[in-house]
Amino acid sequence: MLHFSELIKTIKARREMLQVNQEMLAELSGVSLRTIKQFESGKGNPTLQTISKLADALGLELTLQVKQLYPDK
Amino acid sequence: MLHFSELIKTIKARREMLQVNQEMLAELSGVSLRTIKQFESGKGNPTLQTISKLADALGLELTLQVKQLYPDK
DNA sequence: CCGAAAAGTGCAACATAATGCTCTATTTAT
DNA sequence: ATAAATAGAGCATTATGTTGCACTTTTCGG
Repeated sequence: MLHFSELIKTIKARREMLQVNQEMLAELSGVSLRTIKQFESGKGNPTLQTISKLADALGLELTLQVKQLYPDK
Repeated sequence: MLHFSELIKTIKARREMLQVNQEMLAELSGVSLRTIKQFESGKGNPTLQTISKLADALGLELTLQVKQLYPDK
């Protein structure tokens, strides 16, 4: 329904770039391993808190920006 | 616990800038009025889906960016 | 100041996110 | 090819997000 895949990809890519496995990320972020597995495998609808914890642990920042109306596609 | 206030402020400011009240936003976004009230009054921990719906309706985009380590504060 | 509109709150029902445990599948290194 | 490491899934439980309804509070125009 939504473009969660974008966020998921970003999180996963970032985690892999940092050579952190799901288990480590679970410890670093305080989010359970089960939840991370679910999230990264594209299931579920994480809460803002969960996403924020993951983002923080990975040095990522969640932001809201005004969408460009006519991007030079 | 987290910096939700930032996102909330952004959503609320955007809504007001567009001169849309909570009721209209509820209709536009498909998120219930009750949930919007809760969210904007700083309570709750919305799901990604809820945030996305609100963001979409307000022409905002949720993004994850690599955090600057030493911003020229 | 007063009334109407908009925003916030308490309560309860329902849906579902978060979690742990166990097991399976896939990936990776030797 | 195989073993070890990493990732994904099923199931059940607990916690909590979403919602509607009714009511209170705040904001704003006249």
